[in-house]
Amino acid sequence: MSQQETHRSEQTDQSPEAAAYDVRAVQDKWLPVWERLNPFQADDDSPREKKYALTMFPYPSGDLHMGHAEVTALHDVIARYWWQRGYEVLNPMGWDSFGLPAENAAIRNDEHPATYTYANIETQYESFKRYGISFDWSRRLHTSDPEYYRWTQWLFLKFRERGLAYRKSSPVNWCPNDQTVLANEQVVDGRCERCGAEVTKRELTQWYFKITDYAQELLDCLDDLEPTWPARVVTAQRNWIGRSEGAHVDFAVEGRDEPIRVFTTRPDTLYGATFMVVAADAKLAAELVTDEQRPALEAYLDDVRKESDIDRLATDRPKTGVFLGVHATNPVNGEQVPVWASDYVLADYGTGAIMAVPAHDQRDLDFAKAFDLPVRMVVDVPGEDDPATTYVATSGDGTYVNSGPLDGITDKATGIRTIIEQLEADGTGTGTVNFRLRDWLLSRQRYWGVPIPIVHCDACGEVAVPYDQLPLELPELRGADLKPKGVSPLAAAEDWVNVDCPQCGAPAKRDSDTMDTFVDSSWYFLRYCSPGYEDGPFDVEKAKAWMPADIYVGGVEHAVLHLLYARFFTKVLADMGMLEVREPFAAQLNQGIVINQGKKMSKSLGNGVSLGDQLAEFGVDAVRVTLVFAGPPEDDIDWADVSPAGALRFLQRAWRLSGDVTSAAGTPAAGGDVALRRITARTVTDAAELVESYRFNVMVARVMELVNATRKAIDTGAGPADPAVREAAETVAILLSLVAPYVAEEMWERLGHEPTVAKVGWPEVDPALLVEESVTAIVQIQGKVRARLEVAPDISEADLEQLALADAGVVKAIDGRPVRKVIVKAPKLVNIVV
RNA sequence: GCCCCGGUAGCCCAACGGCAGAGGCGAUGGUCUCAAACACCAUUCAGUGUGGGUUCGAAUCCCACCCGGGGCACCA
Repeated sequence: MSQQETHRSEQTDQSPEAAAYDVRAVQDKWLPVWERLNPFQADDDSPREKKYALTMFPYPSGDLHMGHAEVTALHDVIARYWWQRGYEVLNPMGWDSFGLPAENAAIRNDEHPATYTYANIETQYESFKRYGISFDWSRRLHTSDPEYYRWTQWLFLKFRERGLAYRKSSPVNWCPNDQTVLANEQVVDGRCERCGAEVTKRELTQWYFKITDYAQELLDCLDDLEPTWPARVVTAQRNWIGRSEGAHVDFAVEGRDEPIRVFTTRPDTLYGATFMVVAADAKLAAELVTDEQRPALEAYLDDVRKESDIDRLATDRPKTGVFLGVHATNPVNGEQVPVWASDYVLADYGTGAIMAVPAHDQRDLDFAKAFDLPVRMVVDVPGEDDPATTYVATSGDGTYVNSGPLDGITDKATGIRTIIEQLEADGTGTGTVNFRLRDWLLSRQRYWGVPIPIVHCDACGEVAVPYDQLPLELPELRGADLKPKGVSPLAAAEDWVNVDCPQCGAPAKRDSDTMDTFVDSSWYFLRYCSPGYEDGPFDVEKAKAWMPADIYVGGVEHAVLHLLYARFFTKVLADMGMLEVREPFAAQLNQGIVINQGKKMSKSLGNGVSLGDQLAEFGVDAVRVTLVFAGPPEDDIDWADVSPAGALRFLQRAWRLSGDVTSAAGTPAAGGDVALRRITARTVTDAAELVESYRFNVMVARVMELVNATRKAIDTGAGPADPAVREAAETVAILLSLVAPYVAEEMWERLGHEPTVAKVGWPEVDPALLVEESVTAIVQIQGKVRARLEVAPDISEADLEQLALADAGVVKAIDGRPVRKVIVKAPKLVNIVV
């Protein structure tokens, strides 16, 4: 902040002229009043229609920042609009309060993670209140409270009973820095989503949610969400789920009972399969390899393991691999094809093995070229040369050749259908669908999370902690005890981890992992419906009344994380009979981020903008107006492009109106200046439409217009006593209550009313005021404007055409040329073609 | 490589296929002031990334390309 600006605002505050708007005094004045009135507490039993406004709950790291300010300011426009429109609005807030930052802070400061967590929650809570968001604080929750995570554990056990939570040994993503495993969704470009460290693989036995059981439904329902969800989220989820249709095909191996099963999307090219490739790191490779070739495979695996995931992601690396020494039988033509192992085939997608058709898959062709394997074209694509000579694989439609019964078929769909029928008849394959989505790995080797309520008993195996013993609370650990060691810190808490088996009473051990914090956030929006409920995670009747959330405002970074998991939980709970809806969020709005000088704010760049400083200098309302007015909600806001000082000026202009009105409160507006009344009516009507289509920036612009028009009416028009001026000023206060609650409340009081303006209701509009007395019709010749006519709004097309053709300027512009065509769109336009 | 989203005055952004400008920022001039700040008034500026097409008429619809942002990517 420049010295000058700081100086200026101080002067404004201390100005002896009482006419100046004192930002701080107004905030201090209304906050306790609102606290007392508590206008935003949602009533479950209200007869009014219900709306559920949801925004992504924050993680309690430090105080609120610009990002929180933006998302909640945008969100609050909708919530407050709904209240004004007469809905009963549920607008809750809570904290996603388990997680690594608190744990890392605890290690640093030798304290308990709860200390950091709950201190920050209090700070953020106070900041939110001052920021004037219309949250219903009576529903506040924290996912780290035992009363909350008791139900997270309950849900885990219920999911397990349904076969949707299970343990398996598998290669998993491991973050060497945070010393914990990660879900697929938390690995971004081979790096840990949280800390950026390169992710490695480990073979571990871990807990998974069987989200893949819902892959098809998660995909199908996206069609219904498409109209009301951001396109990028829908696309991201579709890509992530990654459905492909194809076939499983079995290749028999001599001397082995089990055939090698492959997944392919192109079973129609089966006659061109000249070799097979198994993922080098899959168990299958080790099983298949001959003793002779085993040293070669192991040497290759050593090389592969040296490569990080980052290296593996490079698409242009040369193909490598090793022959396993065995052959398999192509089921359609009986050919013996060699089986290779390579790292370009992924162990955990499909079956971990592929049939290689080098002529029609570029990756297979590159491999064939590297190892001098045969290439056989089976689809003759018109206009493309034989891949065996060009080394460019073809994948389009063409005529099948060298393909037995397929020969002569000319389209892919028929080819695929025909070959699948044959495979199914022979018992060597089946049509199938494959998904890219993997099961959700939920175990974490860290302390500050929900303990997994399972006891491992030598005799009984996995035993669930009985429901009546929930919550299974965390042991008290702090400081150095929490240091990551590669196993959960809970494992070292001897008193906690050693228990008697709940089933047989023998000594046993608790599961020492905690749950991914995304489990906590997969159902918090349900808990808000009945936050104190003690007989289950939520009251089924209350959830029925409020769900689904009508709007969910939050960041797009959760496109395939939280938003996918929450959808999965909702579907499972629906199947459990606890929810009527199968989708949690009816509509969604993703806000952009606040940047500065073209770059993300960061400590290293030194371009951070402190929310606290901005609020201190310009006040809550001006900051909120700045964020809402900056542009469309989805766009990023560059703080260097916006002007909180300008927003404050606007608010002061608006506020001044309320002091200028001289008519008494309650004066009927009828009979007031019609021109101003029309502007007011039009603004109210448009504002509703603009809010409903999330064009909040335009809505603010329209309020600015109304303020300008009212100013003009007071100074040079109808005058301060005109009832239309009062109507306009009151409308400004109501519209501003969506964005600038303090100024709006202050205006409302100065206009002679009781608080709170936030719930006075949306202004009624006399439809007669929306009908224009006359409109300007434009007359174009060859699409160029040549004349303007003032006409009645209900003028007929014939009359308008006649009027236009008779206009002196038009006659002159036509200049005697013959009129070939006249397009009339009454009452606004006439286009004459000559 | 494939798929989304966007490109409009000096800047941020508006504009049912119909007058390119709603609003703001900035700049300039004026009123007020001893002067300045604040406030108020006024003025200022683009033909919509490029090239085609559809249309009576295109910022808007279609095609290609360029630029910026994002998603997916050795997924068989």
